[in-house]
Parts: sequence; structure tokens; C-alpha cells
Amino acid sequence: MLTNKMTNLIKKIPIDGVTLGIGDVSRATGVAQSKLRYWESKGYIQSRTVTDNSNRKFTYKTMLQVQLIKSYLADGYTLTSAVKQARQRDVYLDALRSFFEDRFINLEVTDHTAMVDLGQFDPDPTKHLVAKREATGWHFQLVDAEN
Amino acid sequence: MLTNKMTNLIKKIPIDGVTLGIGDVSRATGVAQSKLRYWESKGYIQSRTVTDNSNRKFTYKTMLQVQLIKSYLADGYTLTSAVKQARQRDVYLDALRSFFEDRFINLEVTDHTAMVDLGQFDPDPTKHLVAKREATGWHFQLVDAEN
DNA sequence: CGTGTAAGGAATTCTGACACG
DNA sequence: CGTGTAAGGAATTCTGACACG
Repeated sequence: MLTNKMTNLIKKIPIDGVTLGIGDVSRATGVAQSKLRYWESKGYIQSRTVTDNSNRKFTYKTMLQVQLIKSYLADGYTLTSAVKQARQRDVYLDALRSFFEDRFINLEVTDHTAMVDLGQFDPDPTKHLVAKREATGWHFQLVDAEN
Repeated sequence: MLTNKMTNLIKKIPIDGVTLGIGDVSRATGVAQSKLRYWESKGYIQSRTVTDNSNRKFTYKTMLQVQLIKSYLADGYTLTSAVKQARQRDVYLDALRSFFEDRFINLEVTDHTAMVDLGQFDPDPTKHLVAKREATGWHFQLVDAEN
């Protein structure tokens, strides 16, 4: 019950409501503010304006795009093609998010262990797939579904 | 190879380098700026100062803490105990992050499907655990490990 | 095309004080 | 204790112009 509060929280905040100022995006990605403004003026990235006449705000997703564009530029791509490549990767973010929302049923942490319940294990629907953290890292196991 | 770029990216940015201004945290969480300043003055939450004499910056993690404190307050807890509860949940974030870093080996997306490789399936180490997105949602399956 | 900079104004955030309960 | 507000100053971001290649 309490753990649901946590997973709901994590599911809720990250992509949607969070906006970042241009300084924060620049700092996090290492891309100069003037670049960000130029890229936006060309339609390569987008920003919201929260209220009238206020400063630019970028979404978390846009920040990831910026980081991607930057890394393609570093690979030697032109800006235009770096943008194209980055756009194709949007689907990755969406996929990852969808997986998270769909499958992170529960999360439990005690002093020495952590456990992620990933829900029904399709090859054997009577079981739940559970990931447990042990000293050697995360390991999967199957447990009897209790509901 | 390209997909690794993506997962590395997602693993790299989210928690570490990102800082948010007080306005962004306030907007995302719905907690007034004056509250955030007061909570900080009491040591309930923390902020960095990026350079000398600059404005407050909060980390993503702190923003989640704020959201948690808010929700405990809404449940009727006093501020002090809401903070205590929220602190105990830090371990959840760390656990989640650790799982993600440890187990999201690869992510592939094509036109109609998406696939997350979660690595070795411990009950049968000759197999890899793979999550696939289909029309009905995400489903797990086991595939032969190829390396 | 793609980026940087100096300039002056606008929007945001700062602190310390005060108010209320 | 916990929160909000008005006040004046400081830090941040804005646009449009200009420079360079």
C-alpha cells in the first residue's frame, strides 16, 4: 500500500509535469544556451511558455533529446541529421516509459534486500516474476501468485 | 550499439546532473516556493548553490522528496513526521535506480514492437529474460542466450 | 548554416522582516 | 511551529543585432 504510493509517485512525475529552465538544461547537457535557442528557432527542439511573457521551459524529454543531438554531433553528424537521428529515438523513451508503467507493479525494500514485482510471468501464468537484489546484484525468480 | 547509446544516456542523466530551479520544483509538485524555502531552512530538504551567490538548485531526487512530503502532509501527518516518512523512502529510489542500471541491458524498438532485454534469467541461466510489447501490453518470454 | 557575444530590458529568485495562529 | 506576503536588490533569461565563417 505504502509502496504503491512510491511507484505511483515515480510513475507520475518524471516525464509529465517537470519543466526545466534553459540554464538547467544547459548545465545538465553541456550545450550552450545560445545553441538551445538557435535549435529551438529552427524547430529542432521545442519549449513551452508556462505563462504569458515568461521564460522558456523545456520538458525532461526535450532535455534527453538535446543530449542525444549533442552526442550525434560529437559523432560527426551535421546538425540536421543529428536531429533526425535523435527524433527516431523518441520511440525508445516512450517504450521505456510504457514498460515501466505497465510492469512495475510493486517495489519493496527492507534493510538488506530490495524486491521488484514485475507481475505475471507469461510463460507460466501461475507465477509472478520477481527481481531481488542480493549482494551479487539483481536476480530473477518466480513466486506463486498470491492474488 | 546504437541502442546502448540510448540506455547509457537514460542511465546517465536522470538523477545525477539535473538540477531544477525553485519555480520548476514548485510548479511540478504544487508546493509553494515559500514552503520550499522554509523546509530547506529547517534542513528537511537540501539545495545546492551552483556558483557563488547564485540561486538555489534542487536535484531531481529532492523534488521527489518534496512530492512525498506533500502527500504525507495531505494524509494528516505533521511536517516533522512527514519528513521522516519521506526520508525512509529514499532507499526506494536507490533500489529502483540500481535495478535499472543493473538489468536494463538493451532496448530495441521497431515499427510495431518493443523489446527490453533484462539479461540472464537466473532460474535457467541458459536463457535471457526478455520483455516484449504487444497489442495487449508487455509480456515476458525466455530466449536462448546468444553470448 | 551554426554559433557566440554585448546590450538593455523583462521575468525570476533572493533575503530579512513582519503577520497570523 | 508553519506558512504567506510586500519590498528592494541580485541573478537569470529575453530578444534582436551583429560578427565570423
